[in-house]
Amino acid sequence: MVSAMDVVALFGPTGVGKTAVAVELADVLRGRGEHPVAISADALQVYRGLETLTGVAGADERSRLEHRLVSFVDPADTFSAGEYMPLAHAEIDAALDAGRRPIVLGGTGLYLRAALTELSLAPLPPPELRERWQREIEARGPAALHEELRARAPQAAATIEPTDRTRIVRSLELLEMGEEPPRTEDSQLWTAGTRRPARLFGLVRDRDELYARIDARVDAMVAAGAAREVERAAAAGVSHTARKALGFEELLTGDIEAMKRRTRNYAKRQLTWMRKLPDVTVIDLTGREPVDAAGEIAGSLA
RNA sequence: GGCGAGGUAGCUCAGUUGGUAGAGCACACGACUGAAAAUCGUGGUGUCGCCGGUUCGAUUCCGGCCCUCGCCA
Repeated sequence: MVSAMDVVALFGPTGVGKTAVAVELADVLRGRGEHPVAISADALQVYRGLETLTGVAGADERSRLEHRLVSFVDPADTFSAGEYMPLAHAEIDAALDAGRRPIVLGGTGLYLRAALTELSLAPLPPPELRERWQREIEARGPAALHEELRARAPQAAATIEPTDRTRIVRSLELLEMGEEPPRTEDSQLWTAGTRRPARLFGLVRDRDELYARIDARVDAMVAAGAAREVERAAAAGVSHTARKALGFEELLTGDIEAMKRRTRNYAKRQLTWMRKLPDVTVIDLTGREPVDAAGEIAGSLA
């Protein structure tokens, strides 16, 4: 009984209403005598000072459900899945040890898997090494470096497109560090098994409704001063990983339409990721109140 | 009203010396192992403004008409 508590994971595209459902779910669970805690699986909500831009839960939402792994990294610093994974594991374990229900909550597919499983992530390169390969690919083009990769590690090159600069650079720097390029065979990225017993829920909505919500959400972010956040962060210095936040560049140039478009594009990729997740229970929020969905989730937890 | 430019994919445009057409973006689907809100792959878009003429064949040439933009009146 004490050891039988499952981790709950809530995944879904931006704007679908994850936070609202999680907060309602927390109320339901508390009514049963549980003590839920949200553990964010979001690559950009980790940054401090970009809360409006990245859509971190507001103060009243956080008073109803504590959120961990949110707003704790200086935007001038880089952050990545490798740093996230042990933190997420520690948060989940600590919650379970304290008899609390962990709700892994977020839309970053890779981070969700990192939280739930044990990914064998290769080490990070020294910054100079990556910079060197980046200059190299800039100068010689991705096709040439893909050729070089093929010569050194044919099986790795075979799984990487000759146009995929990010993965080409990553593989070459790993080779140079004496590491194997990422393998996919024994991958835990898509395994059904998780590190701790978990129940995974995927939140969806009709596409038109989702896109309309995203547009409205971006407008609300702008109205709430997201541009000021971005300008302040830009002035103070932003790492290349923090700079990737949707709308960061767009708000610096005032291109709201581009920010909406890029956010919609991202939501679609999240949906692709969700479809591939094993053992996901899909909850359709179209035209529904968050409370109903929360009730459905809580009901299925037993 | 006159002159000029233009009407081709949802948008911005390219093109066809006459054999019914193509890029980017959007959109849909997919991949994804320390950048993942990143990076990348695949795909269909279509009365080529309308009517007529020439032609075996017209989106392409010719005529007329309609519409848009600019300049002039």
